[in-house]
Amino acid sequence: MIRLTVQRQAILDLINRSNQHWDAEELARCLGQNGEQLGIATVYRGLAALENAGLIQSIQLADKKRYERANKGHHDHLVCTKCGDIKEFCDSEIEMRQQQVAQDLAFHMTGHQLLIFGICESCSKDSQEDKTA
Amino acid sequence: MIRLTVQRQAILDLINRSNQHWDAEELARCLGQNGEQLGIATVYRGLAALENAGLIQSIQLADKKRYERANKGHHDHLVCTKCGDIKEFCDSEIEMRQQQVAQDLAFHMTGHQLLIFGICESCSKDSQEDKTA
DNA sequence: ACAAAGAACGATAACTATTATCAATATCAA
DNA sequence: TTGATATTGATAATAGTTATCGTTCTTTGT
Repeated sequence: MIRLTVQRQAILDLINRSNQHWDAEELARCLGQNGEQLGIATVYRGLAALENAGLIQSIQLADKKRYERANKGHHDHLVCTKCGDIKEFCDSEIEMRQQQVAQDLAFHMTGHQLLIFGICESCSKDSQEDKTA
Repeated sequence: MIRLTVQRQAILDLINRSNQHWDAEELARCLGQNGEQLGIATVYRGLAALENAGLIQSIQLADKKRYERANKGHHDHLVCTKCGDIKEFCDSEIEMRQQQVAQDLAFHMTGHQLLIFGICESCSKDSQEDKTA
């Protein structure tokens, strides 16, 4: 049985209270600053357990896994390759087409991950300024 | 300037001759068996160089990066979580909606990666057999 | 053809994210 | 309370990948 210990409660609270996409290291650091210092292994295990329980969700980026609140429902992500910022979106058209594609290929779909890479609005502005400066 | 050395030629040939999604380790092993033994660092660098040159392409899975021929054009992937098999598909509807989503969010899209996870046809059959056996 | 400049090679050390180990501790259920 | 079980935290280990560095090609200008 999965236990919701004080350590896991702390992890869950922090994630739920924020809108970020945390990696384990960042999260541990932030908890440490709040006086809730946990071992890094505990953080990794806690994140895995919470995700398993459906209390948080994650996206797997090239380098590391990032966790976020689960109470926002399903969505996909836009990842800015300049500043690392992550935006969210959900498009029902895309969701439906995926189901269709899987069905057409006799594939029993259990999940998906769509990442759109590019430059976010504020980074685009920054680079324009660079040119005019 | 990027050089197409014998080592890189060997990597490129192997990838072009096959339809697989290779990881660096597998590729090095296979080349070794063909009498083309290269240092693992050379393989990694070669793959990166070839991808940079647009001669091969890659997908980033959770654990490792996998490379494939580039002469098939853009497509996305269905990944079987049981046997690891990777199928390909391309859906113009999805491609278009992505552009739209990015535009709506003032995001300058430069690329994307869509992975659909699930159980492939032959693995589904296998597990049915298991039940009836 | 020759020498200097620039790439690439290969062995291996280093790095990063993550998981495994294990003794100590905390929690639950009867 | 007690025993069974889960979790913790320190740390070792693992996996994939990149960095280092001396050596070995290539290329290019003369």
